Amino acid sequence: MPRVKVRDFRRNELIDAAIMSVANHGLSDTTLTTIAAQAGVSPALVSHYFDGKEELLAATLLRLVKDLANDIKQRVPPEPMPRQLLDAIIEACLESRPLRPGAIMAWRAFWAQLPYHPTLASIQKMINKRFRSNIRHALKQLLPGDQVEDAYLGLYALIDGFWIRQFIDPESFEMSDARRICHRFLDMSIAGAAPSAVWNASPQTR
Amino acid sequence: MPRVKVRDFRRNELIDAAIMSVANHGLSDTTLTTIAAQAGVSPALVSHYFDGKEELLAATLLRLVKDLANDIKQRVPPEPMPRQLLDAIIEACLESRPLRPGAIMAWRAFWAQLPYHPTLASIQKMINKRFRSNIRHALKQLLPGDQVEDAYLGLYALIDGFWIRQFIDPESFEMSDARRICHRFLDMSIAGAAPSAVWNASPQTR
Amino acid sequence: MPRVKVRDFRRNELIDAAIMSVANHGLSDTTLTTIAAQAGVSPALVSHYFDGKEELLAATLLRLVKDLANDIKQRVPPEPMPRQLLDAIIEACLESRPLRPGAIMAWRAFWAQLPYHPTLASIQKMINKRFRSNIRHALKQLLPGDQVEDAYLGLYALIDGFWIRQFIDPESFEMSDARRICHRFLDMSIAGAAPSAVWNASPQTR
Amino acid sequence: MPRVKVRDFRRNELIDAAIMSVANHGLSDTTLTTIAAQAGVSPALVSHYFDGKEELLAATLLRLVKDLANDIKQRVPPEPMPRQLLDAIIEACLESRPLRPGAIMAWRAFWAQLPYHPTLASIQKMINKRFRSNIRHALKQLLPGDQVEDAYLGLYALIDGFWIRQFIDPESFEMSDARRICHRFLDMSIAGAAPSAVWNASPQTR
DNA sequence: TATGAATGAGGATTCATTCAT
DNA sequence: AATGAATGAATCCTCATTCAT
Repeated sequence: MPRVKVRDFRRNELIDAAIMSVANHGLSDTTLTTIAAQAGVSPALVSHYFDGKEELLAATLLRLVKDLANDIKQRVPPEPMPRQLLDAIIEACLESRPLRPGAIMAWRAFWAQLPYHPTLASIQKMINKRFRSNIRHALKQLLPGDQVEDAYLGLYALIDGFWIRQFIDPESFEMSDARRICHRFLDMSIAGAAPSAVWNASPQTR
Repeated sequence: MPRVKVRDFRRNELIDAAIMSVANHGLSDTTLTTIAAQAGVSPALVSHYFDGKEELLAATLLRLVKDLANDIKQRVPPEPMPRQLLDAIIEACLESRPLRPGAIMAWRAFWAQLPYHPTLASIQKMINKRFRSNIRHALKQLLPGDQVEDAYLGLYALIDGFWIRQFIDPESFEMSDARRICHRFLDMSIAGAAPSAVWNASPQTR
Repeated sequence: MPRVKVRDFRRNELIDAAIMSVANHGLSDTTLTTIAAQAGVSPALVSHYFDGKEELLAATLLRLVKDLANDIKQRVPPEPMPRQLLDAIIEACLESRPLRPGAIMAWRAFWAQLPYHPTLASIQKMINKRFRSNIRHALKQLLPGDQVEDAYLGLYALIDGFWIRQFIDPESFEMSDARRICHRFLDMSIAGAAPSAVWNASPQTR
Repeated sequence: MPRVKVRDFRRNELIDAAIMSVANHGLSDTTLTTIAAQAGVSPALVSHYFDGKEELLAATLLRLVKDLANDIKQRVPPEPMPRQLLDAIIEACLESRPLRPGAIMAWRAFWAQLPYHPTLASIQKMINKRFRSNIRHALKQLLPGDQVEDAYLGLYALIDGFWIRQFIDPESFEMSDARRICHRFLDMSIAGAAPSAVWNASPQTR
């Protein structure tokens, strides 16, 4: 039993080190050596605990994904109202401080590599699908069916856009602004769904 | 004169090849060999026309940046109304088919590498700044001062979010949807600026 | 402890291999591959033990320099008479068989590269200076002050000249001849210092 | 006829450039590019006038050799006395300023490469042999037969030694000192040939 | 004649990985 | 369990050389 514990402990250590290394040096400049150095062990040890670099990186991305999923889960009450669920997602995705140092930069680096990496890509696809269905499901309870899709796409894009922006241009805004704008977008979409809304027809007139 | 032409022609060819290679294999797996193969020349030729891989990649990103800038410029009439300018930016950034094949994927790959690459980062910063100021300037003429910032941040995030999504999940939406949602976001923001708007105060009550 | 030993041992092995490679192929045709082949290891190992070719070559020249210094030191008695010191230097520099195979040819090759190589040059300068001061010091005790410089320059040139000649034209003389001529040059210089020497004034009459 | 002239002119230009390049960058760092740059032409031209780098370098060394031979020839009177010949050789080999800028450094660089280069080596052997025979011949007329060899070897070594020293340590002596010491060595050797010389027996007693 | 275009061979170096300890 | 030793593959790059103009 302790054997397993030691093994898991080491693997976790190495995953943490991988996140930091990817965050600090980028994915292309992350080598077993940089990861091992970050963890304070020898490079050979990495190959000992993971079946190669590939597996370690896959485990690392998986950790990032699960962290986010956990964060959202913790923010949602047991039986959430639709709007509560959406708000929790917004708050989790755009929280001011990431749970794990380096997580955001690491996310960024991985994300660019996904299309060339079936294993990593499928991990990402998985979570994506769940997000999508959660958001859509909640919106369906708040909006007429023909407006769900636009609201869903818009909200998702806003979250992604702010999420990206925080490392392109972190000083250009506050995450609290981002969250407020997302919440308001929901407000507007829902309010706009009211039949009397003046602006509802305007886009076409542009 | 033809000498210069040949040189420029080859350099352009190699930049095109670099875009395709980065798009197809990702940035970490783009080597002088993959670029040369894409261009149908020998790897040594790349070093002959560019002062190393660095310079080629910098030139490649610069090309991507300039292409976008040109695309926007062409869509904007000589003396645009504020709203025309914003619409042109939306259309250019979220057009259905990119001007250059591979451009978007290449951009994605570069973007992840920017934080570790001062040269590339500064290229990106440059265009970013111009975008920002153009969008803000137009919004100032359409909205009360205290609402400009949120509209700007929201629009920018939406564009980025859709832009990213097109390669995460291209089959999940149409770019025409994306453009429509962005335009409508502008509509909503402008309409919301009208004093009578019902939903204007709601976010704070959340 | 054994760890350090292995490392030092390998480094020494590689330095030996470098000497042989430089001796056999010349400095320009000595590559990591030739050195590794000489040592019977893979080229990558060289980069593993030395921080690049530069460092290995510097270490190699340093070894050559130290070997010579040690050789001289061993030939000099604890408290040498001036003449004993000079004789020991002559014997060490012009001994019939070099301590280390290839040392002489390697030295030759390095020497031509020195002017373009500040690091190597400084190593060589170091030993040069010590030689000079040792020889001069001994001569001062054997000769009137105004004759020290010529004797020093002449002896030094003779040693260098024979040293070089042994690889330009090794079959044209015996090292024992070289040593004898050097010793005799000293004899002549000292004897010439005696006031009664007949030939002492002759140079000017030439 | 002018064709030939142009060809020879270009070849000479390139040889001069090669000497300068070798002198400035060393032999290992002399490439067709550095030579061409020195001559102000394109690298391809070098291959046009010489059958490859090899031939150019051989021609370059040959030029150096011939220059020295010419210099000596010019210093020797039509029907020289033995001592005149020896003095002319000393003066030519150890003149204060080389005829051609860069010649000495180029010599030095080539010389280290000779053992690995049959073509160059044979050029050098040729001149060496002539030197040897000239010096020996002259000494035979000045010394008893059993002393010729030592005087020859000593003189030759002195010249070589000073010649080398001028680029190891040029500031440590004047070439005029070198010449004086060589001349005096001849004086001493000749004077020492007198039967009564005191120091004649001393070397053996050492 | 002279040049830029183009390439193949080879060099130093880095890296993931395996092995023996 | 953990590490240094060792290597083969691959990368960027340089260079001599050939070719077409």
